[in-house]
Amino acid sequence: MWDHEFRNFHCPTDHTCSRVSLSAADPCSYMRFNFTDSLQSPIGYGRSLEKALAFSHSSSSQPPFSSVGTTPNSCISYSSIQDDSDKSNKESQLKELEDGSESCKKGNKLPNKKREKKHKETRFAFMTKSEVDLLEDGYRWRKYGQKAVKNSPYPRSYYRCTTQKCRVKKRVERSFQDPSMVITTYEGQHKHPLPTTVKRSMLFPSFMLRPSPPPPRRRHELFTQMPGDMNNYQAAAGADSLMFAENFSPFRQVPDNGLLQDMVPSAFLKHEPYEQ
DNA sequence: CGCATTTGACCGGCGC
DNA sequence: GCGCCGGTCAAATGCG
Repeated sequence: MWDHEFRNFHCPTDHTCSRVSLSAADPCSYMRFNFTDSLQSPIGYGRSLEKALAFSHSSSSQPPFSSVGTTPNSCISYSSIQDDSDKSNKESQLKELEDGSESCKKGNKLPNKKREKKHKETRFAFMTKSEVDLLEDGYRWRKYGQKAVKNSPYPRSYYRCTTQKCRVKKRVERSFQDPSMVITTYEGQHKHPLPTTVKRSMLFPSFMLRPSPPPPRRRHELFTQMPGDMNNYQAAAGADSLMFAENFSPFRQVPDNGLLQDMVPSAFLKHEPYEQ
């Protein structure tokens, strides 16, 4: 599914990086690389990046992600993790996708044997250039934790969707390499409509859907970037170009949802009837 | 008063 | 086994 979903989508930027594609050779390899985690510290970054690069070097002559016409200004960080692969060597990374809110509750400890892997949440990480940490994505979030990020002066915040029974979470942290960049990781899928009180026009990243002219105010700029381009954050951040989602083939705009949905692959956005 | 945020404690996983 | 670390809980606090 993933290679199908992610291949041949265009970089939303106006830069010369026109296309980013995911190799069909082993789409899961990159998908399981937690890009966000890799940014938390030089050490962590090195490790995770190493893993990611290892994937790209080992599986084929073509990296899991390849960008055509990449420039220093090219693309952004954009990564996702999906669940149902059974590659054993990625087992450890799967663990973190398990729902910790239930299995890890105090007093609700279950033996590993009995702790079945209920579901593994999908993840979607991206970077934005923003002055504010918490991006307006149309949903209401409650902060439930904050942790210092190792080797980074910026803490990581943990948010949970306030909608009842919605288990979507997101993590927000600032890149230590480029403090102007905010790394947001969504985990899970919303299965409920957007809160009606939200003003769409104010929300991120609806501007991306407008090819022209640029919106009067840009609160955030969205970047997606390949792991190999991580050193180019600053170059990308310095680029004052708009990102457009119009060429994002895997992205589709969902009426009345928009925002995050506009940029998140459809796989993350199953609009099933909301279970009450 | 109700809801959101803060923050220290706690827990499990993982590496050594 | 131990320590580190990421993630979560929950009481305290803040705010409208």
